[in-house]
Amino acid sequence: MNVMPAGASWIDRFMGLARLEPRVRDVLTARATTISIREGTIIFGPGKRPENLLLLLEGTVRVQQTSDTGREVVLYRVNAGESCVMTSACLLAYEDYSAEGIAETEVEAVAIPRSVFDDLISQSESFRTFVFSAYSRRMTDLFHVIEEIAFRRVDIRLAQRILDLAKDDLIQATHQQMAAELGTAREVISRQLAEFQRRGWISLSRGQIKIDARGDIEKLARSEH
Amino acid sequence: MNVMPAGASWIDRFMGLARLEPRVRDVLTARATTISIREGTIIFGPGKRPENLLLLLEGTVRVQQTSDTGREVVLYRVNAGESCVMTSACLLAYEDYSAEGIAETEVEAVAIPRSVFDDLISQSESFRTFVFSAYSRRMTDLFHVIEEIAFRRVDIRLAQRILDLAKDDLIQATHQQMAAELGTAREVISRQLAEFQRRGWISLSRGQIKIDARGDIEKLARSEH
DNA sequence: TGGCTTATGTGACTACATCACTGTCAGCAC
DNA sequence: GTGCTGACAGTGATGTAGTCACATAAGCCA
Repeated sequence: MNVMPAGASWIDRFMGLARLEPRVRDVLTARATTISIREGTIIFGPGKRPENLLLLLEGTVRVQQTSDTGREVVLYRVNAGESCVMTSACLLAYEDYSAEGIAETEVEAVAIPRSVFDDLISQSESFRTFVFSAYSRRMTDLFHVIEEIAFRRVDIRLAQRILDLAKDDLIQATHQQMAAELGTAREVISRQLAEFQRRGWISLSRGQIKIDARGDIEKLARSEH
Repeated sequence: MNVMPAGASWIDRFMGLARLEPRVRDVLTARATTISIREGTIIFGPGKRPENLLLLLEGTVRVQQTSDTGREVVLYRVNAGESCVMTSACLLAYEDYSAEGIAETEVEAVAIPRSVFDDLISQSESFRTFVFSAYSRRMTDLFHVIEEIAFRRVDIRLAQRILDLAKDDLIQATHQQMAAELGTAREVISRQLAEFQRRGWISLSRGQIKIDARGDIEKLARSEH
């Protein structure tokens, strides 16, 4: 999985870096290091500042908000081929965030130290575009989250999330975790899932959800109101 | 209001630019222009890309999201002394946004063209910090919006918003507009406001809300649950 | 003054959140 | 195996918020 063809570089896995100036490309290759992060590691969060900008090669980072009352919402996920803008925000702007980023799986990432990041930003127009695009992308994600939470019914959102999370028609998650995905309460999820099961769309068992009728779930997920 | 003491510059109105290198400061002074924007002007939005990064000197810009079903939520406001990061995002990352920015009042702003912005970003560390801090700030604002919408009761949020919007204990806004502030429905606001009035906290009349008992509203706004 | 538009009020109903439980399952100690 | 324990899931009752379909009312201006 970490074996690459001769001459290739991890840089090619990032669309936004494809047009990087050759000189800058060399700097990046030389001064950035690849790191592994164990599943469950908190990458950033209240009081936990990262030392590097991370570009994900493998795995996913879940970014979530925990309210003071203990309830949670998943804000977005950073996937392989994307950069974790919150780490750059942490690096550059000395504010603290209520949100936290957690390695949802084992993560392989390129770590770019602050000094290198600074050099790249100042020297490379295409690197700047890469970074700002990543910010824009996340802002847009957050706009969507707000719209969904404010205006969309939970059965529709749950159907969408089930489809997103299903690997091979199976989701390993408790009702509590699914509730955190949508920012709602566990009981609400339990009742909705029970209804989906009653309709024959899914099968429930302790800690997992199996999809039986993907088509029907997709139909609900696509429905308007 | 636009008269400045000799030797002073608009730059001094931006905390984040206070430590700007003198050379960069001169570039900015020379190449940026001050513009006026009429109240109600759409500064950016779906299909409306700005040509400049804006730094607000006077007035406020309201950034809001309109869903396809026609409902609205106010995401945040950009005030005097702040930069409108969405304009920089629009400049640099060619994506389009569902959110739009509207001049809520007459606005005075410094307009920085894309080319100048690019030069500043590459040449000045403190300008970079300024820009990235602005992004961070807005991300944090959005996190708060999500938390409030997902977990906070509307009576509490309404009380908070009334206090925020009140100039001189008076708000000029329809119930529909207040509903858009919180991303809820007009009827909900009507009923909540009627209840506040019944308690003697406010007086309602067509298109306006007058605060009669600020202390009581503050008490509700501060309450937990 | 009447007619128009926009703003607000209201009842009935559905959806979602909260509370306070009960029941159930898996792993572990013994 | 039996029984404990903690995490997970089911459920009814009740409160809060959103939706729908209207009825009123308030300002504008011809």
